[in-house]
Amino acid sequence: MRSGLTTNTVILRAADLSDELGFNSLSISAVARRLGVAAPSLYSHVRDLPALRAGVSALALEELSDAISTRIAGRSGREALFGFAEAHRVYASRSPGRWQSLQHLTAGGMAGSAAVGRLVALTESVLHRYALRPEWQVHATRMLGSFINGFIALAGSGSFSHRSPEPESSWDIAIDAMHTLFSSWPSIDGPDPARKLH
Amino acid sequence: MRSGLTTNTVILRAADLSDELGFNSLSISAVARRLGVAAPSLYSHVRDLPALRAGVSALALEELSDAISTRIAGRSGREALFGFAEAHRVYASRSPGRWQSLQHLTAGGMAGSAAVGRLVALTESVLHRYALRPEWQVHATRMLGSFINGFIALAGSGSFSHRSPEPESSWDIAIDAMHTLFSSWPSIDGPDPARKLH
DNA sequence: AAGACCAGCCTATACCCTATAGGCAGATGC
DNA sequence: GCATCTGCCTATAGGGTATAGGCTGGTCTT
Repeated sequence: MRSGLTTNTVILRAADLSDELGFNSLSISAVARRLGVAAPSLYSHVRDLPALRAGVSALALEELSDAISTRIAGRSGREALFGFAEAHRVYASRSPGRWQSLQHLTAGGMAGSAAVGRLVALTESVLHRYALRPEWQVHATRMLGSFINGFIALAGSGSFSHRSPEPESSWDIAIDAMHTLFSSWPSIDGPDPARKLH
Repeated sequence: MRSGLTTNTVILRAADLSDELGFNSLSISAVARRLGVAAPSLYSHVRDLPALRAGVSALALEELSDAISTRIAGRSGREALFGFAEAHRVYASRSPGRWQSLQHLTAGGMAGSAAVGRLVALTESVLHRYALRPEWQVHATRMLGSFINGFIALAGSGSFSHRSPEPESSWDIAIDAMHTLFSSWPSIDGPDPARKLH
């Protein structure tokens, strides 16, 4: 037992490195250099590069869910919606490599995992106040998730740069618009306007 | 002059290969094998791997714009909006590698290019009928673009799989919702409800 | 205490990819 | 015919991935 590496340590350092270099530049050899060991030494802790990357994705998913959980605690309706969205954006901004790793999540990889289930549950809690019918809750989930992911990707690639107004306001307006939409979508109890005030 | 390779041929074949293997697996050596030449031979036609990839992105952008142009021809308002969005989705489905290459476009890379300008113009023509104030047109552009890109990415990664209702209906509902939104957003002539009927 | 075993590190290495250097051969221009 | 150019080639350096086998320190058993 020399430097005391563990699988978790390797993955955590890999995640940190991906934030610095970009997820696509993450490599076994770069992590090994960072840890001051020879590259083959890492195979005692991770099976191969894809497994290392999957480890970073799993870590990112957990961290994101924690961030969301914190941001939406004690909130509902519009406030929860904004908190939910903002948690993504802040996470992507602070941990770009980790965020990128989430784009590589596939249904086959982690579909049945507790971590994905947790994120789904958080999304449902955010939409809970809208009391949408099940199929409409799915539509809302997909629309919200698509917007968030797409906005962050496009903003990150500079597509919104150098153009007025600031992307921040577009973000707010879009989320507010979705809040309005979800508030008016078919709810569990039917079209009760009074109930739909949030 | 032997096999008659040209830069365009190399890029086109690279694009085809990226659709088969995924954009991230595109390599100089894979393209060389496909073309039946030695890898170093390709450097007569492209400067390096990043340049090859940029070539694929430029081609994809052109093809997508063509597809959009075709899909929205003779349409306006709601029809144009659906056609615009559908063109993206069909393109991403038929040419997954090419579509992925577009995720690597950055402002620094092609911001000033005619091709990006063309896509911006197409987006504007789609939104033209809504007669939005300039800053609101930007918000609409960003919301629409974010949703489209995000939806395609999430659907592609399997996030919407194995869950009712079909993603197709979520797509339709979201675009229809945005149509409704844009129809009610501040327009150039102010809040004229009669004008806002599409 | 000594020996066996194990885990985690190491070096060596095969294979693959990227990109550069220099050579060769065919086509073109004078 | 000769010189030049272009587009291909081989050779190769350097970097990354992953496997094989060796070494060493720590732990367990006798």
